[in-house]
Amino acid sequence: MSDYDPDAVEAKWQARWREERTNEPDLEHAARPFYNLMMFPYPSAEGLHVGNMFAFTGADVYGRFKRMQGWNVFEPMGFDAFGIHSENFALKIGVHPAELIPRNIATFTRQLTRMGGMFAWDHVLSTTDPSYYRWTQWIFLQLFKRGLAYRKKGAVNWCPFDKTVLANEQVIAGACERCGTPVEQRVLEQWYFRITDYAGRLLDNLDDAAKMDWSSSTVTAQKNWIGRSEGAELTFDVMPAVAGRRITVYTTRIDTLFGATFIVLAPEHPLVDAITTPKQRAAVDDYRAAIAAKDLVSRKVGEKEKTGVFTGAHAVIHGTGRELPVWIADYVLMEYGTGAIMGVPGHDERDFEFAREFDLPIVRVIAGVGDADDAPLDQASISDSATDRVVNSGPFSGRSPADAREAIIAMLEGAGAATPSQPPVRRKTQYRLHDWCISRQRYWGPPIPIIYCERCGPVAVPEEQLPVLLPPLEDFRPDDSGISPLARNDAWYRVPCPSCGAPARRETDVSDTFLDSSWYYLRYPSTGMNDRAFDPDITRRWLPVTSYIGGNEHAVLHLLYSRFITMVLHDAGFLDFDEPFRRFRAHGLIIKDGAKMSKSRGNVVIPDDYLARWGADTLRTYLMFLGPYQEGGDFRDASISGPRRFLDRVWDLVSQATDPDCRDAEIRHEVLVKWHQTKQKVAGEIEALHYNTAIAALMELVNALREQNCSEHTVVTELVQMTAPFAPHFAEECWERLGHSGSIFDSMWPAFDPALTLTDDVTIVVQVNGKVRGNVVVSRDADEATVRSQAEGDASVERHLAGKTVRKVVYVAGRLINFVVA
RNA sequence: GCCCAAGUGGCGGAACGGUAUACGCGGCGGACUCAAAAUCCGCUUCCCGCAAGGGAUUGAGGGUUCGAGUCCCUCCUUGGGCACCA
Repeated sequence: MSDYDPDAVEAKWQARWREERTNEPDLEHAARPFYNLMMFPYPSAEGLHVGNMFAFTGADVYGRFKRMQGWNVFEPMGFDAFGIHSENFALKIGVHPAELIPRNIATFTRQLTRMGGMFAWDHVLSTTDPSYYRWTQWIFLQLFKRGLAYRKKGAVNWCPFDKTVLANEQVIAGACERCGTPVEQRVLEQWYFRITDYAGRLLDNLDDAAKMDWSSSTVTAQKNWIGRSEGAELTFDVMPAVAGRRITVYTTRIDTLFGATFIVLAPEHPLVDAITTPKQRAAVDDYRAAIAAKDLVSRKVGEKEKTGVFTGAHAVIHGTGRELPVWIADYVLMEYGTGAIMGVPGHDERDFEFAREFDLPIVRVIAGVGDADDAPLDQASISDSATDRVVNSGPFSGRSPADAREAIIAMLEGAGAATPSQPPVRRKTQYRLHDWCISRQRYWGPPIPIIYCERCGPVAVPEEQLPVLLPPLEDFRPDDSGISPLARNDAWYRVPCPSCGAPARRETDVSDTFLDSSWYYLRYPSTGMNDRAFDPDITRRWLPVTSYIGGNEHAVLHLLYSRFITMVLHDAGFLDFDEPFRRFRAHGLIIKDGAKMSKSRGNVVIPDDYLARWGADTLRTYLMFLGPYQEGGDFRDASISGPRRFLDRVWDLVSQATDPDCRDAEIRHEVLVKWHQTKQKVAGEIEALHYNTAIAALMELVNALREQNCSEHTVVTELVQMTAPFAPHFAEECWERLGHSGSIFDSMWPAFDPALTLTDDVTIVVQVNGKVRGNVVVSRDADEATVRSQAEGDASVERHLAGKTVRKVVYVAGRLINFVVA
């Protein structure tokens, strides 16, 4: 009987898996493909920490389990190695990223292998490899061809520390997501992807159960991010009249139209110049100058005190007489809706504050159940329920807000007949989502494959000339100019126009890292393919991804962009599905000392010491045991001894099962039932990603076997099989010691017999008035009368029933009997 | 402010509306040992009690139910996300 030696066992099986290519499915002929994807890492210089390992192990457990259920599991791994993370770190330590990244990838590869992941290394990829980013550039061109990539000059988020443009998604509370520096506003020409064209579809597919089975928290996050609102655009004439100029506002509450007492335009609104009266000109110009000088931080998250200025103009709905003063104020955003609103101070908090600030009238037009029609408002009432009624609104008074919305739209559509070219009202669905800015004025990314020609404008680099290689550049440091470092390399960017041959220049911006990661799952199965991004046959067989597991921090960024890119490629005829991830589950986070494990908090735990001391299998089992996988849990090193003891005990059971002298072939009935119950429970729990309770069930089985002194060969074999997803090397070794050949991962997951999961006797809880007063053991098929008479015989129950009248008896077969007494 | 999670022993955490505290850690006691570690056995929610037994208990307060950690309402706390989106 040898002791369990994790180092020897893990080294042996890792070598064997490599030699026998155990983890490489036959992608071309697989009969039951199962694409088990996990979010690929950014290969940081620090290496893998236990938070990453927790995430990967959980996904790996699931893949190994599915494989033992007979699926051909493809579990690839790769590296998201372009981007600001890598570049900034390279700058910090003074090593070129082209040198640093391969080093980091080597470290990650070693750690991921050491962890015992079932990775198909034949298909490893890095987004920095020209054979990969060639196709990232190709995807850009597909969007460009279809008018979905466009250039726009506009205010963008500029991080003065990282010296680059940030996507809206990378700005958190007005500061750079990465470095926390307050973000400034800059006007630059940028490439955008028209993701807003897909907003409705990105939203609607979320509810399509045939396409998507996702964690509900992730679905909610995406819905909120896309932010659909149903409303109407309403057009006003301007007084004094300016030829052909009208103001269009967007509102979701047109039922409050009669409560509108002013109009507000965003300060940047194009109409402001035209409508401002001479008298107000100076005040308006001053205000606009002041707003333009403000950075985005103070505008977006600064104090929400209302400021603004009157333009001197008035607005009036065509055909009605009421005139509303037109103001400009920075609380109205140019990016959303029409950049103009109708101010309804009685029923909108922001308009209320504005009206208070500038002494504008506040009118109540919605009243709740107990409210008088003209009850004064000391704050905006934003109520919108069927029990509310519209008041002070002429012919619409008395209706519910929802009714009034319909009626007012109908009335205005009628009025629109007076100006058929432009009716004053139009129903409009509005999204919060913005187009995706993909330009980055940085070095470490794929160059955007566009050439600017004086005569032809922006021209696509011909596909056969891809990739546009990122040129070697000694000084890749970004500067304050807003121009990419690539512009320093004349020889690289001066090229002839592909269309007319005239001298032209390359685009010198690179694309966003999120573009790299938006399609990597399409590339994995086709990494060997050089003339296309992905092989159509292999893709048809393996995609959409069967199971995707990753962090919820990517709920709205990576996952939304990936869905968008997939839709575009579908519409372009390259894919026959438009949702990439059939099932998505978010894993939880590892907490250490009460906080999320992260570099910035300095509580990162590196797995190397634990691997050296306990081995990968024990660390894996511990990580999966410390809490529900989808919620995460606390990492405390003291607790790791529990899972190790568990493996040691299984090891001993294997020793006993193979020792002819102490082999006990008898399986007592209690053991038999526990064994089958465990098989049923463990499979169900792993499927639900409840790994902690699956392991607990295995521990219970081990305890039962030890108590009953049972080490029967079949039972121990199946125990080992169920342990395999968590402790793969350990299980392979036990499998071999038990006399089985081949990899345990080519064996079938143990089946259970439902009849044997039931005990002959059941314990019935006896309650009196809902309080537990005792229990009785009866045979499983005992009838109510038998249970009742036995229950009444229980001494404690008898005492509580004495002198009382039984009013009612609730009997739940196999569970409990409750006497309701008075 | 809005949206989403979650509040259970000393700790990590279990519980189809049906015996709350499974499993594990830690602790206490015992066996083995010259001793220690490892291992094995037993106890371990709290309070009263020698015991038998009784009472309390899932963030707080209400409600539904024969029965609520679980469902409903109000509130508090923590974590995460969004934040002037009309």
